[in-house]
Amino acid sequence: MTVKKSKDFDAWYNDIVERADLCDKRYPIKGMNVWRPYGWEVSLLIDALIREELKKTCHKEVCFPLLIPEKLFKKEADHIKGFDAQVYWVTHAGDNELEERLLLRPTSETAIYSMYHLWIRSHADLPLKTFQIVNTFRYETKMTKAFLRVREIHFFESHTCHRDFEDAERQIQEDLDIAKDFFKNLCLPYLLNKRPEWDKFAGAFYSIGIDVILPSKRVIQLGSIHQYKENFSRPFEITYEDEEGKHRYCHQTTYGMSERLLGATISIHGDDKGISLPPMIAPIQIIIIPIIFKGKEDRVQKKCHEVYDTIQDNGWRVHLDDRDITPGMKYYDWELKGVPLRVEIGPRDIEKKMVTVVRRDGKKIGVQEESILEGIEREMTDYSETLMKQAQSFTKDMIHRSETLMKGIEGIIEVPWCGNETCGLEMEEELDMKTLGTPIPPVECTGTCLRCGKKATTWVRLAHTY
RNA sequence: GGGCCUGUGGGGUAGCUUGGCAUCCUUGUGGCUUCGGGAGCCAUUGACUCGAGUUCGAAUCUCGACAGGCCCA
Repeated sequence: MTVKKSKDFDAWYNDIVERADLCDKRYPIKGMNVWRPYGWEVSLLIDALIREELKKTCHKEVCFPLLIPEKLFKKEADHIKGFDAQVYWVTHAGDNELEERLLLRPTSETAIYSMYHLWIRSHADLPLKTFQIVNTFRYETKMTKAFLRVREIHFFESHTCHRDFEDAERQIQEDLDIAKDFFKNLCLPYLLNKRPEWDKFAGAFYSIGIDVILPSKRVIQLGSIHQYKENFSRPFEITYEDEEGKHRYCHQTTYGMSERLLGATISIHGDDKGISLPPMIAPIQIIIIPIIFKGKEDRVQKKCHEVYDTIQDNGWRVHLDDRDITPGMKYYDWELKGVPLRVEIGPRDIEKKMVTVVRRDGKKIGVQEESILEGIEREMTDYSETLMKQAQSFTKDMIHRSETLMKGIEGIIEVPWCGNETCGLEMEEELDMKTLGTPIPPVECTGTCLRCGKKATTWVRLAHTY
């Protein structure tokens, strides 16, 4: 690497996303990058993991149109206000101006809820839980960054309808359980924050952010969970008939995460050699490198294919690198691309009936050929745990609980807060940070608000954010 | 929202102040040879972001667009 992650994280990130073949930023539209095959494979693996979680919890996958009529979009007042400036409009078909303008979805609430209005009639239709994995469009005015701030967003969004507030709350608990499983696959620790009133999602009753701190010591929101109450069901008339024949409004929730997951994963686990992919999302989990010497080519190649078959038959994503370049070149290349394990096979290994296993984090282990599957299983698990532990240790160091408004803190500061918006906004200004919100689950706080001196009701977290 | 910097083969660059045949490294391609941490030799493809202006002549100067990066609100 020409740029060191520890020296200049932003430059390292901009460089690595292209060098690791994740994306190509040369496409000539700001904030719209090309997914290259390797990056797209990772993205599809992430999608597959979330799809599995959602299907396990009885969500049904759907796919709604990309275009939304202006009329639908304008039904919920706060929602429009939140997105109006970021909307791409379709105004023409050929040379003819359209009678009604259409917009590229910035998110799909208004599209989906127009149909929920038709789909839901009885309490027996509830809960209704659907999700889709699609692209959305937001005209970002701030600086764009590969995966972290883009104008065409690849995300999953789940939309649920419930008979009452309590059932919607149960859904949010389920969402949190899903996050727990899901983030383990990415070896990422995260924080749950209930967003303050002034920063909740456009149209939400309340919002929960799933936040992660990056090596730049700035926090990025990777996921969001929203409780809508009846805020959308009223304008969209999503009602059901209960057991007594009364018509009631549904309570709704949404849940979403985007390719920011990939951006955060490579940011956190990567190093000066390249990215490091957690095994669950690595397109190639094991790379086999033949060490060929003149006169012994056949033996080595034969052994490599044998080992390849053994590993592949056991369900691993494995690749045999038989390119005509030196082994050293291959090592650098696959380290750059973050492959978790490398298996080297040369004449010396074959003589000893062994293979050499090298982990992406540098550990080198000789493994008997007969126990290769056990060795791979063991090292893969241990490697995942190592990634998680490193990330946890970094995150822990970045959270600072304080009873004073300390300026210049790197990472997240937690201070006592009375819950009043004015105090919150003043603290934001004084620290030059953004409010992440209050911890979930709530943490008891006995101090006094650092602005007004009244009894604090909670801790509040602030940080520099993306 | 406001300001600053940048744009030269696929990637990284020199040249720009002072206008005149575009430099080097890397990559790609074909071949020989080599392979336990970026091998070597030979041959070879490939570029001044776009538009307007000034000029005999623009990569170079001016303006604008687009794109990338940084800073402030």
